[in-house]
Amino acid sequence: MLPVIAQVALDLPVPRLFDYLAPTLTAADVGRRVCVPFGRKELLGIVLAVGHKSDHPVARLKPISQVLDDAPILPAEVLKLLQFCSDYYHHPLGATVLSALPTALRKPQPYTLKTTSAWQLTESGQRAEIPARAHGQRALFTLLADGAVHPAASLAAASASYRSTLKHWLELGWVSLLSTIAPLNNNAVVADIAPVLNPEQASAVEKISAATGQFQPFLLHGVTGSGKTEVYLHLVQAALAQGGQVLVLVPEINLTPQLTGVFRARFPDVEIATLNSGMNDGDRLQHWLAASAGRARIVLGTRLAVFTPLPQLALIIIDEEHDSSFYQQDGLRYAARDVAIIRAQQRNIPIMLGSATPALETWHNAQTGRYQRLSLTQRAISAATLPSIRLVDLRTQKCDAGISPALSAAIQQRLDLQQQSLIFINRRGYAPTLVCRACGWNAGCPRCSVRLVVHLRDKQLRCHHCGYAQRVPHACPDCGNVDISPTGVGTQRLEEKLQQQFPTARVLRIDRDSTRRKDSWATMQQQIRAGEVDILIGTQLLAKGHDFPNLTLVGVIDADSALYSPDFRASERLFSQLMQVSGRAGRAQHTGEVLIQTEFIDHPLYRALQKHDYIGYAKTLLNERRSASFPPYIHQAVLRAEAEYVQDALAFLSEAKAQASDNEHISLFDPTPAALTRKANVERALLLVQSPNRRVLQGFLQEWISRVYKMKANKLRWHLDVDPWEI
DNA sequence: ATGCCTGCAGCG
DNA sequence: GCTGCAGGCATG
Repeated sequence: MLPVIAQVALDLPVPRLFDYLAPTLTAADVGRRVCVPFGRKELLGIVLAVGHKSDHPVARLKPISQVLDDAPILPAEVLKLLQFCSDYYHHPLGATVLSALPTALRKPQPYTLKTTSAWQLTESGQRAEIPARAHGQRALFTLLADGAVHPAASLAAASASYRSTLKHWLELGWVSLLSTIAPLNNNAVVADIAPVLNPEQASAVEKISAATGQFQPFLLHGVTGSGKTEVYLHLVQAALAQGGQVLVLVPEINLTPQLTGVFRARFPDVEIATLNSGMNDGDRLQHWLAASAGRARIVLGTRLAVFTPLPQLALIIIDEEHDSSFYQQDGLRYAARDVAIIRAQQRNIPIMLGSATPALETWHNAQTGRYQRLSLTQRAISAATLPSIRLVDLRTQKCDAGISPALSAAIQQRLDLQQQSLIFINRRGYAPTLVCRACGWNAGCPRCSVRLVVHLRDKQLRCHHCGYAQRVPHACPDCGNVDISPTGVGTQRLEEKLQQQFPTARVLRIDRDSTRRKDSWATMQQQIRAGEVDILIGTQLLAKGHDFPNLTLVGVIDADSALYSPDFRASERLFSQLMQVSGRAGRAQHTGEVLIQTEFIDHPLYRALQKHDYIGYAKTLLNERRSASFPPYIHQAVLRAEAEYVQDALAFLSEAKAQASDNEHISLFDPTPAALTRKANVERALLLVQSPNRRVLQGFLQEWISRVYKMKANKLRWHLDVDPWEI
């Protein structure tokens, strides 16, 4: 009789599986959680195959120590997707598989679910006699006397010591305890009625619905306010009507109670699972299991939700598909949008990507016909028109603390009209730093190769990359000169300036500092909506998704820095960001105005922006990308190395480069220090590989990386980044 | 990743 | 010769 051997995935940084004796398992146990002995401890593993062969001496195999749960936790379909990710992103299969599980399922033990308990009087309990003086107990008994099932929460009011009383009664056999798994959505909502779609929206819904049951990616290209969400809701409705589950992926910042509320209100009778990294382990598990059991029919989640088992999955929707938060930047480095496409392909279902400013890769796919493009050109609220965009020439306007007279006048005008203004700062490459006018010294992070940012409020210099902080010095540490002052415009300095200029205006600054407290951002949103704020100052956070009806002016302080960026995606991102922030102006009854301060008023980016012309600018950028051989006309991968000294990282990469086999269709560049060389006391370098052919690149990487794994890398960490978002 | 084994510097 | 830490290596 041949021994039964299971191949088990373990969360280890080695690209292979481990075999164990598993006499009780069969092929039906693939995807199951098991505990296995590994070295001197127990690890959690997932069974990936059950057979009779092993590449390891069978006599030295250890048996699985425990088979967990009553059924496999990952279905074959998800395992296949994970296998693809492991191959494509060249990440160890075990680590890839385990990363798809919520943390609560990664522990080598059975899981426990949160339950709500309810109590009921038993037959003998009905006849119980409670001492007359035990008031608390009598009150509790009175509540239970009707013989019905009472949730623990409703009994709490009867007696302060209800818990111990019930426990005692349970021992006496007077009451019985019923535990039920808590439902996901227990808050009542007011149902919302679906509005009538405009012809463009209706046609989009119709086309996507027609693709039910077949793989077809769609790009829903629609300006802010054109009603993409309504299209999503109608598609969800249609998919649910046919008994399907829908996966809706949204950027990190968009997964708010507000969005969840929209879905709950439209589908009040449907269980909705939400999945994002901010949830606690217990809730995550609860929602994940509800989705995986097919009970939760709608799954609203961030990138990590792309791997959730969904037995009835019928449609995938990705909102704001160009958003950078769909890229996982550590561990398994994947692009959730691309993984979702593969998932839709494997499952043969339609997938819809929605955006006002699609990623150029996506746009290119729509141009070549791989994706079907659907456009929404009208703003759904017919009275609202697109904001007018005005460029302020910084070469002719003299600025005070970054604010031009033109912008200043525009703000005053809004104040007079009792409307709101938003001053937007493009934080990338724009923050106040400390400079000595005498010797040129500037405050740098001792651990990273970046300048420290001045935070006047708490008199600190802070590193925005590693979090280092120190007090602002009174004099230059190099030459002793006391004339050291912040340069550039930060949100705090801007806030002070605006407050000086408009003393009666109510100014609110919104950035990571001011929204750090858990619910302060929600509170601020309410304040803004209630009209308790006149001028808003903000960064990225404000650009996204929120609709403030009384906001009619958006001022962009300095956008130009992205135009000098060495990153070839910087202008794509700037355009998309400015389009988004422009969408903040005038969404309700008032027409909005956007003022952009720039030194390059003729730059094609700003010209296109003025015309709200994504299509034209995408064409320009794609032409540039084609002639410069950048993505999407080339496929890239980056080997990154981190060490104490950049030389060691560079040496490792040089050795790796030497290991590569020659291939005429592959370009291997020279190792180079990363743009931000030093970060949190590690120095980083990278090696870029590219090829016009994705398959060729994949074939090359597979062979190359297997050799890199064999290289000795002491005190050095390395990883491969396929289709990097940033180099 | 983590823990164990081996090898050589430092000590007496 | 013994202890201690670094680097190499196996973990099934």
